[in-house]
Amino acid sequence: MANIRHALNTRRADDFAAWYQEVITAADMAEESGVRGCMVIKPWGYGIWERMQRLLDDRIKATGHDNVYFPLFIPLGNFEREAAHVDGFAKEMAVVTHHRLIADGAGGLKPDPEAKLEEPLIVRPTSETIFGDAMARWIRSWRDLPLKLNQWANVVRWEMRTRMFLRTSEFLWQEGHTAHENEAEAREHTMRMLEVYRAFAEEDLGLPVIAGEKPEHERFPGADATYSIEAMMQDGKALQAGTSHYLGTSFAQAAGIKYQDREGGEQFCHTTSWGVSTRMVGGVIMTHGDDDGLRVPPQVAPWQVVILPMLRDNDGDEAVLAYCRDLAAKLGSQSAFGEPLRVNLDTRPGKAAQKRWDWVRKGAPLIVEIGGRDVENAKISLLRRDALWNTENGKPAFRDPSPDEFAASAGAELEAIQTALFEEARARRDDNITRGLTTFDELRAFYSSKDKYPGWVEMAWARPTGAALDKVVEQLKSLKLTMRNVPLGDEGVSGTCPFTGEPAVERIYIGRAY
RNA sequence: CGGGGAGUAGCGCAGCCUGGUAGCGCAUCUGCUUUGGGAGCAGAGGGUCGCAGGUUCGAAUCCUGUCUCCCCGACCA
Repeated sequence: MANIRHALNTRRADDFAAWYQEVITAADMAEESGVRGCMVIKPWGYGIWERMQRLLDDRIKATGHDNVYFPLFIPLGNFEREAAHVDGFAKEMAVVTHHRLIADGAGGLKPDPEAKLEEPLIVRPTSETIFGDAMARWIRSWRDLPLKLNQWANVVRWEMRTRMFLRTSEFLWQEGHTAHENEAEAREHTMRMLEVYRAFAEEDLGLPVIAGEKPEHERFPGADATYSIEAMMQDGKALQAGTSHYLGTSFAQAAGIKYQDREGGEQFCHTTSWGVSTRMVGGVIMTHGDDDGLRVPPQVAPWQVVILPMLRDNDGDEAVLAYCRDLAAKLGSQSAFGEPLRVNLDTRPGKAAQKRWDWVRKGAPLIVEIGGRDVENAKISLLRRDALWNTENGKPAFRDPSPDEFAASAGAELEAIQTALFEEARARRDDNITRGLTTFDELRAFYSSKDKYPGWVEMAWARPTGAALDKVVEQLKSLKLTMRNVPLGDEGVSGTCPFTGEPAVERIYIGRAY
């Protein structure tokens, strides 16, 4: 194993949190904004988010939803109606109280006391209540059901501790809201959207996830059941990457979402909601990033192939550029994942070697360098970002196919990279799930024996509720552990619950979490 | 929100204790050299030292307040 000179200063193994920060800076994805917990998402980071939006939006449309847009501001009175919901969110709310500024007498501005709002507006932390309000107006009879809506929006939650992409005060997301005739249909839809998220995470983002039900104490405020997809980051911590909620009739009762059934009777709708946010971008970084920066899964890479001409400021440059343009044109008629390849011919001035490392840090899947000798030999110099190094000599692992060979295989190679990233992450995830612990003492011993990257533990438990559950939560908290979820399709569990001593009824994943 | 640390050029940092004209490395720009791989030499540009007060003849430096970021904790669909 030769010494490799990596493109980042911080190694994942040395300081994972610092590494994460450095990737975001080095890949030029986002920066601090000066407002607590809010970030500026820069072109490369936003480009990845745009790809996520497109792919997920297609999946949401394909399951029969229409997009809508609801206001940023929610009247306080509207928000107050669902008690559990209020309990969950009241602590972290941005509130608008004035509508005008006046001079403060010291050269600055202040809210005009004369312009105080009669009823404060809250900035949406999520939109169940305002959707509920509209649904109550829009739904008359069973013929209006199911009503399946989605919106792409920003939301604000006044977080105490923020991290770029993972937990920001303002974030971007989609939130789906649906209304159904009965519990069975609504529950089925909740599960269907969870499956949409699983497929999106695994197929489009290469994030292996476990889909399952959150324990009672981790439910969305106001929900009857909350399901999540949980992804394991490279430091062994869990990231809740998406949630889907069956809301029962609680929001329907609060907002008056009723319909006339087939017999002419009046019924409350059963509603669902589900969301995925820019937190997913953080998940991609912490799953696929390496010591040279980000590695973007080809499905969501703004540019899948970057071509870097090696220019010499001499007469040969035009031939090199023409050769590059020709290659870009060839690639442009190829496709991957059923879409045309996204190819960037980077003709910005500057040394090719410098630009190469920029694109390595950004994580473009395929990087092509072309110099005079490539033109002469009818070759290209190809770097595959997910297999960057020749570990024997410690140098970048260049390959040299012909332009035609490359053009013909690029689509398939991108699809192979997508698979490789997923398989790498899945193998790591599977290696870091420990089974067979049967007591709390064993659990404690396991987590105290590993100070770094202990991963998750899968245990069989009795699904306690209420005070018994609270006690388990406290026990786990003493080890800095949380319950992630109860995987779907769980059957045939035997043994005794390590927490309650009662017969176990299902499996649950336990780990440290973001 | 509690405890700790930090904020000085695009990035990373020194200077602060002991107040006296703003520094270093990388990056950037110019020139020359080099030319199949993260180049060399020379020169140059770039900073209201987070912000606001205060002490002082004089503040990056001392004091007070405040904002933002990082770590730990509490909290967290």
